[in-house]
Amino acid sequence: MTTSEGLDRLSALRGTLERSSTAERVADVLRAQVIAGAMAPGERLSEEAIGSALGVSRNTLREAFRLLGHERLLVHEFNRGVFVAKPTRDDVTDLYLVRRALELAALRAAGGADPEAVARVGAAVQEAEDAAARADWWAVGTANMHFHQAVAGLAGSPRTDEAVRRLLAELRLVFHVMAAPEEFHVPYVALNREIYELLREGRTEAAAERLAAYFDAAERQLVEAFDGAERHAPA
Amino acid sequence: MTTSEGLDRLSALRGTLERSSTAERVADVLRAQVIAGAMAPGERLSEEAIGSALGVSRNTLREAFRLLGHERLLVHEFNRGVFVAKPTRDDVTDLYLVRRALELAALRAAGGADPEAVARVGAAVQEAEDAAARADWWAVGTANMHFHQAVAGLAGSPRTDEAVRRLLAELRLVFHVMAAPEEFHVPYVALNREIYELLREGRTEAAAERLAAYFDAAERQLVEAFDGAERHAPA
DNA sequence: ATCAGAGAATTGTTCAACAATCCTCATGTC
DNA sequence: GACATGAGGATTGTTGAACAATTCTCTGAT
Repeated sequence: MTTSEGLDRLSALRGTLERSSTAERVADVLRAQVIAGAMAPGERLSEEAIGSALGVSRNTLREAFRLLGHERLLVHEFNRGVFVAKPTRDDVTDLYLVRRALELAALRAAGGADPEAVARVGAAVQEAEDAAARADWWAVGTANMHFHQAVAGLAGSPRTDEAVRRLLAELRLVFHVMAAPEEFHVPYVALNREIYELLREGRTEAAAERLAAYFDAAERQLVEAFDGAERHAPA
Repeated sequence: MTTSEGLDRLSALRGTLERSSTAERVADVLRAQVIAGAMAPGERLSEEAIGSALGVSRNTLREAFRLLGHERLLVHEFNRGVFVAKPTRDDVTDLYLVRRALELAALRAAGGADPEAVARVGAAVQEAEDAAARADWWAVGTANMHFHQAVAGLAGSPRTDEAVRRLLAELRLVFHVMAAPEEFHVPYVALNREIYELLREGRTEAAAERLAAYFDAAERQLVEAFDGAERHAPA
């Protein structure tokens, strides 16, 4: 059966070389910019300015805007243009409400999870610890995102994966309201390690409790940051 | 405070008159066609044919295709065109996995839910019972969708609402693999009534158990229908 | 200071064109 | 007869320009 095995190995690589449209590549660039905080929340994105800067036509750029609009990173106002999303306090509580539902369900279903999926959780924990050792706070944040993406992956559910990916991207926008967003994730690295070890021991319910505690703490911290920011600059 | 109250009332109506783009209206038309089964799963949608039929340009039509692609009703293959999504058996289990996570979480959070949200659940139950009395099976299916949308609404979460709306639209596609999709929902009308009454009595945990039982039964029924269909027409 | 309105700037949509890619089918080979 | 190989046609991907519709800005009048 060497032929079949070889084909399987090839088809596993298929995603690597999947051609993407210009609009998708433009969306990738803009997404990275928005997530990195290079564009301020609420800022308007001019079609002509960005189109000429990136060397794509308005039509193509508008397709990219639509893509990011569906990820809630940009908001499209009819006849007014597209703006970088400006998350509110309510968005934070909503994001955490959905994260709780999806990630906890994924973690609780981890009993019959693929060992590779569990390994990815461990890899993300290690990645965060390494980044913390280098004092690379941005990388710690990225690793923390990978951790939660890996937790969601325990469900083995494509739709859960995609939904959580979108939620986490949106969350990175939220972090920019914090005074020191870089350090937000640092205290949670140890907790992630703890969750992973419990998961590996098969104590999924205990792991879920720790994860729920993380959600509560992180949400409260973000909401407080919002209340502080809004007191300084009311709407 | 009459001014403030008046403004509140107006802003509640804002959604009604929100202008929509041509692409969105085109997407509405196509969505209705796909959901109603007017286009077979796997069928290719030609840009020129549909564009000229609807009297819109290719660019606008492509925007509409993108919208429906994000709802997973259409799949876009690069350089090949867009096709009506063709759900598989795995899609069914994945859809129910995510529905379980979101709808059960919403129902369990119904303790502090808005009384209006609870009332909408009751209204959907009534709608289904009325349709069943008329033997209007398609309307029963629609009412069942409204029921689950209303259950999701108990969370008071915009993101949950949107996610469930997408899942349910996708599910309507799945129903078309059944031999008699019209009658699928009928047995569940009574169960929906039971869930609603438990919810109204505040026995949310008992209601959640019934809802979980519904998911199990409906998922199994659909998976079996798939296995039967695939035996007749293997991939 | 507020309001109205003219003009500029921007978005919404269409059209036409061309490049890139895929599909079909006839042809030739084994 | 089964299968590979191209040639040609059809379809999608992307661009640029054009015009309509809407919003924004700034001036001037009250």
